[in-house]
Amino acid sequence: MAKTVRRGTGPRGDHNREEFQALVTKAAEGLVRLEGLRGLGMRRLAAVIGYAPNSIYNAVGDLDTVVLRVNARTLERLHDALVGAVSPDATPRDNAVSVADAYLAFVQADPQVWSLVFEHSLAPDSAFPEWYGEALTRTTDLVDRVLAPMIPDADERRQAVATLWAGLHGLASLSTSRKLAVLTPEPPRDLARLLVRRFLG
Amino acid sequence: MAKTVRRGTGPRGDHNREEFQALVTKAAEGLVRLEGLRGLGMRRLAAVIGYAPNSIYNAVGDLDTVVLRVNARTLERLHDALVGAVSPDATPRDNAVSVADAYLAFVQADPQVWSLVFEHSLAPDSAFPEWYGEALTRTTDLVDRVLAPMIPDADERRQAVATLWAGLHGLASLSTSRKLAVLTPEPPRDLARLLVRRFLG
DNA sequence: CCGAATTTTGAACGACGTTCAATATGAGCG
DNA sequence: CGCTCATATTGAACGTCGTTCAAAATTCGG
Repeated sequence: MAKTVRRGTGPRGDHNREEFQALVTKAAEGLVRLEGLRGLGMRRLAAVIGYAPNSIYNAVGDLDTVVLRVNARTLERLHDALVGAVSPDATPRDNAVSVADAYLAFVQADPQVWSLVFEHSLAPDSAFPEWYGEALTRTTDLVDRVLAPMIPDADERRQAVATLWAGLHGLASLSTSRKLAVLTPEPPRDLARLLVRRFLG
Repeated sequence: MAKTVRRGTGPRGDHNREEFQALVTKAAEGLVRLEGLRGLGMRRLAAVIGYAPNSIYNAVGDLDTVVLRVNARTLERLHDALVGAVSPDATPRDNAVSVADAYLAFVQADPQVWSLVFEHSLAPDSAFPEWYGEALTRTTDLVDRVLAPMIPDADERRQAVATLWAGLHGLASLSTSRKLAVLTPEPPRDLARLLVRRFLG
């Protein structure tokens, strides 16, 4: 007698599509938080949420898509953290220093998840995801508004924002990969303050 | 009758150990240059040099070791490129700008291989490879000497070098991953000049 | 010319991302 | 209620990967 094998249990009704996507994204974020990009795998992710890998393919997509979703969330969280750092009463200079501080504090508090945003290099032919540019400019626009009183010319200001942004990214990037401590014992936040203050004259 | 299978051809004598390691390293570098980190695999690397994967394990080590060797070579090449950019007759400021220019030119000429240095994140428990710190400080010492006339205090100078170094790294990193062009159309070299000039006052 | 050390190899192992076809479930409708 | 259709869910399979193992071929010192 052939034992009939159970296959496919059908919809559980526990989640609608959006809830399931959020579940997947948060579980992936947790895996990355604990073990970095290397700790994020399709089969492991599926096991963590108690589903088969195929359910993730059905509702979200492949592993690259999952990573993109985690990164989108990370940029949101970063934006929220930076918004809280500017105060309308402070001078533009102090606000700029404060934003830089908040940036590096965010990175230090969640280094692996932050790193994922930059470790993930998209295929060289595919175009850039639209939401990424939006999320990024939404955050840099914040810096732009902070510097507006100091640098009235828009072109000049855009260049300054991009340069400062890249500089902070460099400090954070070298810091999380422990390549900055080789050069100097100062905590990266001190260097960030130095960068912003010197750059703004 | 059982067909006797040939297994193990023994040493070829074509290469001694060092030559073979160099062969592996250069082949790996070539693969990364064309297709990035994703294009570098053990089996593929072995196929390119015409050996079995096990020969690489025997003479070099696992894939992480191969990557480390490529990165060591990259830092050497970067150092050489920067040395050529300083002239004893120029002012420290001009030399600093020139070094920044050479850095970004190097990155632009070989973006995938340069990126490998930073894409590779070593296991969080293992200590930092010694040669990396040496190769890195050897390069930043060059910047240190350039700035010596401008910033006599050694502590202050070390911080300035680390900050500028990280800033350049950030510009280069965002540039190669196409995340800088989202913010501004200026080529990264212009922003690097802006960074150095503003930072040095 | 023989034995020891080293190089080289094919095969195997386990894990991975992804795809496929089958199946169970829930919703809409008569 | 019963029927149908869309879809959520699954186990199994495929191909590839990094890595390991033991066997075989080669070189070299004595």
